[in-house]
Amino acid sequence: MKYWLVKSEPSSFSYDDLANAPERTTSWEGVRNYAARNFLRAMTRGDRVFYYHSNAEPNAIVGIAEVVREAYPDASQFDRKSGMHDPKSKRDSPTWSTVDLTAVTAFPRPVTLTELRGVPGLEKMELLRKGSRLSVMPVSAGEWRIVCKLAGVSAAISDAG
DNA sequence: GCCAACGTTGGC
DNA sequence: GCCAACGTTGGC
Repeated sequence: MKYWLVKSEPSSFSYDDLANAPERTTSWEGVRNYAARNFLRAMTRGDRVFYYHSNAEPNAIVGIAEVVREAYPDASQFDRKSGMHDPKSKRDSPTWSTVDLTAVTAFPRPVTLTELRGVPGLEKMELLRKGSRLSVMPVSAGEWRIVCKLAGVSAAISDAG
């Protein structure tokens, strides 16, 4: 199992929105950055994902999601009416991919960005890198464990398949 | 609202 | 291929 982190502005799609979605699941459409897309494509079923609220009050990791469907073409790239339409993308070789994510558990206690800074073991966490703008990024097993502990989530829940 | 850090675009 | 201009992200 691999670990990841996705960002979302709660005003756009919050963790609660995911938890309240049909089957607690949504297609993670709209990623339009090549590095982030490549991470989406590297996800496999069962991978665990931190859900981070950006441009939020407070900015924080607020819960855990799981990859329930591996990368497939993002339909919004072909939708002219969508703000995410990409006229350069070809039907027979789509540029952008999406995965399906399902809500696993909200953190008992969200872990804020401020709090994460300075936690031993998280020095190399991509989320904390100055100027980091990736909306999908890998998380190491060590980082995963540390953040779950801060959040008050047991390993049995955070890693259960 | 400001601005640093990026990624992308397009002129050359 | 270079790089300046531009648009976006996202913390503060």
